[in-house]
Amino acid sequence: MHTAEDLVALLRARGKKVTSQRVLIYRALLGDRSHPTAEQIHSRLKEQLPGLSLTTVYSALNDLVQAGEARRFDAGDGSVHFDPEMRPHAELVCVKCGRIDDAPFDRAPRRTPSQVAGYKVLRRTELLHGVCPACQTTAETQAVSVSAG
Amino acid sequence: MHTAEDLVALLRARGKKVTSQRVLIYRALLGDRSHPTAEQIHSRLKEQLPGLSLTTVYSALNDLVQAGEARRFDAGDGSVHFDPEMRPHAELVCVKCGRIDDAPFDRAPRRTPSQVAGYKVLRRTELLHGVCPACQTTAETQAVSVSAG
DNA sequence: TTCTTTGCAAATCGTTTGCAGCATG
DNA sequence: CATGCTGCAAACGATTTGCAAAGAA
Repeated sequence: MHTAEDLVALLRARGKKVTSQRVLIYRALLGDRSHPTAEQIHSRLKEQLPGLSLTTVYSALNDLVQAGEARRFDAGDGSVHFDPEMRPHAELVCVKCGRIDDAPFDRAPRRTPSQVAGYKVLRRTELLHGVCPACQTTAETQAVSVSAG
Repeated sequence: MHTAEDLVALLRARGKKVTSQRVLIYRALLGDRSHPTAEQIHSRLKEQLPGLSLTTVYSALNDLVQAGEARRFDAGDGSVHFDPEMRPHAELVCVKCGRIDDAPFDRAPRRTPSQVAGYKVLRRTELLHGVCPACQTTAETQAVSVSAG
């Protein structure tokens, strides 16, 4: 896992300029296991840096993705999320509340074959749609109150 | 795998009306292993039914998805594709040309666990991004001509 | 006849782009 | 000092929605 300092070094190495916005955005993503959207990072950072524009957040995140330091994936409903975890793993997406968790690594699928049906495989994305623990509880509660009421 | 007749029956069962547009759209999707987008189905059907609107295509496809008779997935670049194959399988997405193939079934992961990290798992989507055979050939050809010229 | 669906146009949402001024290297 | 970055606003593309007319039950 990278530190914000690693990413600053990465910026320099790629000939990019190190700006306060980028450092903030990188740090925000690295310290976040919740698979935020660009919008979420933006609104979170706006408190510290009121002038920050959403354009800049997208730009910084896309740079990271292009540098291979973050993933970008669609949760299945059109919402695009970012994830600094680059080790192969599945994402658990709650269909009720939209929450996203990383699946435990021991569930990470066996080695990704480098060749499938003639394709040269570069990367793999695995999404598990389901109901998170909290929403299961809520559903039960509601079911009870419905049958009781 | 369903026939178009199955889907007509399904429509009736769900209290939906059987219109010529829907039948055409359903048939188009069922006879298509290329994971088309709504747009692609629309432009293909417009030849036979010039008045067909994109709205109607979306509506019909969304009905199918809701009925659990088709999948809908994002190829990773924001493009949304439909697939009538409901058996669990991975999709091979070519990052060069956008082509999508189903991974052979023997590669489809064995049992999807019904419970992961407290989540009740409902369905799984597996995307393998890579380079399709045709684009690999093209890339080689280009590499040769570059080094030669 | 009743109720759904269709098709059009407009609205919407998330993301990208063009451009002028500013900050970094 | 040169170039790349930021931030605004406008552009954009894909999907959805509102509504009147047409079609199925």
